[in-house]
Amino acid sequence: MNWTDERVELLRKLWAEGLSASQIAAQLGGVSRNAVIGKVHRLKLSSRGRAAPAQTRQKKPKPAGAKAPRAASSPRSMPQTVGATALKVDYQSEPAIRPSARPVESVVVPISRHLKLAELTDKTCKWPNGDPLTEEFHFCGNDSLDTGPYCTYHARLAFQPASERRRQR
DNA sequence: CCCTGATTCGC
DNA sequence: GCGAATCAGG
Repeated sequence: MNWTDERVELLRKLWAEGLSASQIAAQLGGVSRNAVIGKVHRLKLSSRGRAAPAQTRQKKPKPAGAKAPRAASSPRSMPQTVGATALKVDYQSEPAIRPSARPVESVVVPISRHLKLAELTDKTCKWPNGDPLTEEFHFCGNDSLDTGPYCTYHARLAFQPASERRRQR
């Protein structure tokens, strides 16, 4: 994956919206969170608008000389970025369900992370999209840390009285 | 152990 | 310029 203008633009947007690097990587697809962070720094937008965290960071002394064949002997098991790599699923069909043009409290319409069942955690939205019998099937997978089994958007759909739901369409 | 961003540096 | 490996921390 290369950083096309579109992808960079999306990166800027999502970063400005406060999404984490791994979430952005997931939505962009094809890149790791490290790649996103690296790009963010190269674009010089790490401060996210507000004053820089200015974390007191010390220098990292690196063992001089040796090239540390880390790949060979490292006991590291899996790539750190489960998020991004796990999400290289197809990206096309978003649920036809969209909120009506009602501007209620602005609920961000999620771009589903297209997770497979095995990729869900207790922090990801479990709203199913698509026909379970097709390859298109996936779960929303967006953050649901504080909203139970669904992200804020799908929680609204899931727990809405049928009457409300109908009126909205 | 899960996650976050920050940094370094071989490519 | 890119991003994995690593670091430092929540």
